[in-house]
Amino acid sequence: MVTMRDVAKRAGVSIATVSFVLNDTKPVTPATRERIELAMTELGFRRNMVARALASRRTRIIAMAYPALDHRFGFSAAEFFTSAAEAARQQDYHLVLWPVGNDGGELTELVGQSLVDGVVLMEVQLDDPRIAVLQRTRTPFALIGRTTALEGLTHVDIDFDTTVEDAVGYLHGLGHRRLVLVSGDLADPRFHTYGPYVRSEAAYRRVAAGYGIETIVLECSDSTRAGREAATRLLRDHPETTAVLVLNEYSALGVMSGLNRLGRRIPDEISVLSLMAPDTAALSNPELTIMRTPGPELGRLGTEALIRQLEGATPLPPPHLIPAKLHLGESTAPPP
Amino acid sequence: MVTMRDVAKRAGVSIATVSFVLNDTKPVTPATRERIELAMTELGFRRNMVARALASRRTRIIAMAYPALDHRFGFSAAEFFTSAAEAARQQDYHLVLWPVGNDGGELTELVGQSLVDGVVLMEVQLDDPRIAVLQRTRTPFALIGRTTALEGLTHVDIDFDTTVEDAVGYLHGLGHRRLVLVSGDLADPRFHTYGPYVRSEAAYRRVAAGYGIETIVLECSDSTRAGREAATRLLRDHPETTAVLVLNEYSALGVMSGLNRLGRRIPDEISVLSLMAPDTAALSNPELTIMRTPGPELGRLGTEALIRQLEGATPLPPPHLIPAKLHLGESTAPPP
DNA sequence: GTGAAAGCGCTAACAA
DNA sequence: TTGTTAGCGCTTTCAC
Repeated sequence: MVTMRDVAKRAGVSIATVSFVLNDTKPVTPATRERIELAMTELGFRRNMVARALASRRTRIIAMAYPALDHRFGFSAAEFFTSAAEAARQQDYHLVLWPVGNDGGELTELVGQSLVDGVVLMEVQLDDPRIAVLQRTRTPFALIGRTTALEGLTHVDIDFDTTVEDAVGYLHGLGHRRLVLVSGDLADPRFHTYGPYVRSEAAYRRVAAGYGIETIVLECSDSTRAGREAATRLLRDHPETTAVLVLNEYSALGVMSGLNRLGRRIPDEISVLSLMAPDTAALSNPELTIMRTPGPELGRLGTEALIRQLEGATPLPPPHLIPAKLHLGESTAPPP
Repeated sequence: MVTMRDVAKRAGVSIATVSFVLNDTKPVTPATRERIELAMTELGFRRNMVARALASRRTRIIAMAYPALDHRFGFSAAEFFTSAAEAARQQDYHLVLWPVGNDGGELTELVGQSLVDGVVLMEVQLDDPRIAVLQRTRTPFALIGRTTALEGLTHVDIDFDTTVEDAVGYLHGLGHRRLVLVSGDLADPRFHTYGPYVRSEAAYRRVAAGYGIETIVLECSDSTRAGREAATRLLRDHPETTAVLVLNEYSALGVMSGLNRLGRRIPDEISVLSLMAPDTAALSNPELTIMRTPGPELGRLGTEALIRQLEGATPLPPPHLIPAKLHLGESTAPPP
């Protein structure tokens, strides 16, 4: 292995000088810098990140902690990850996806080993135990999602209020007055404090009340099967419904599939609108009209916010909340 | 931060002894071991992985290198990752998903930094440039997928021969004689040496010839949209087709959707069979019959093979090739 | 069975 | 502008 010592010897300088050009931490005359750089390429030097990390107490690794066992890794999550990794790379950090449990145990282990400089937390619960872990261990972190108590926490999230307002406004504008919200299954312990469901549902109740339309909410697990089953319940219990708003991407595909099976023509007889990533929307038939989850923006923003924190820079100014925007598909139309 | 030195002082032993109990590298009397363990819990000691890595020249981190920009991260990939991470954890390693480019550049950087002990390579091409990088840098690695030249490379992969035999055999057994294979887009530079397509297609030609049925192959990109478009081509150019075998999960969903749109009843008029993960199969309508990609097994096997290599253990005995097994859905039936 | 001490490759004072 | 040097926290010989 070629070390800085080798480079220094070859360039006829001290190891410290090599460090200075590598990190750009002190001025070095162009001549010596050039000699050092030449030596580095000649020798094929690659700096040892582990040694650097030990000496500087920074690894330049950011972990995106994903609760692999409790949430399936869907398209939206893939968007978060890809964009976050890209943002990190641009700032000379490595961002890796680190599967951890939802209870905080594995996260404790991870951050206790001082292997990562910071953590981007995905799928945050309203009272997430992992946040206590990060605070206790004084690990810098950023949230994609929000807890209930947000004081001082670096976070980015979907603006559910605006999103739901826009979604319902759009359907209302088309003439729909009999809507149903298909939310998550709040009885499921994994989700009963899951922000996206809780906040969207609250926003929906508020917005629906504002329009003076009846508020009907169906609960539904995050699976296609559950979505299909929800479609059955929907037609049985609320046959007069003309439009459905679905929060989960898997549920939405199931609702589409279920309505199709039951012979409802979409969008002629019933409209469906869902919060999801565009890749997913293309999977249904007809193609879904969606409120597009701002995955790329959130992944990038979250990572940038964390890195600013790591480098002691001034916090990123707002916006921290990004609304999902309407993308027209083929699943919405005026009511029959 | 609590260091081994603190623990040693508190337990009244030397730092070396602490290391011995931590790593179980030398015999220690039960009495002192107990004192040390007590001290560790009292102090809340957590070993610093970075220091350990520097001293031992092993990080116990395995990177699963994923060509994030060239391949979308789908359900099958998620299965690989989850099971691989689990297998690593059981052997006290960390496995993280590391997004890298397909050309080997970023991979060079990653392994040059001696941050990871080994690499699990996904989405391997038949002549993958990344493999040269790993060999040149003497990085231990395992492949999920196969190159053309395999001498001495640790790898696991789908047994495409058996898989295609079983798939075609199943359709043939149902009575189908007019089949079409929807393969990848070999004109796309990302895929023209992509093992799964190349091997499956070769196997298909062989098996079809064996049954004496005409060999028709449609090329199709890895997207739902492309799949839909392939369905159109299929019905236009080969209207007599009674069964379709699709290799890519996204394409398959698109083919289903496309056939649905064009008014073909599945499976009454045409059967569809695809190679994919069961989660994905549930997304289509009707639910797809699949050859289930052995993601969990491959992820686990690949990781275990790599770890054995890292620890100098004897290589894992075969099987290295796992066939996908038939999972009945609702998209296949005898021909009309 | 336990301890002393020499690194692992690098960073960052401090000195020159 | 450049060099000297003391760590970073741990592993691992080699003595005892």
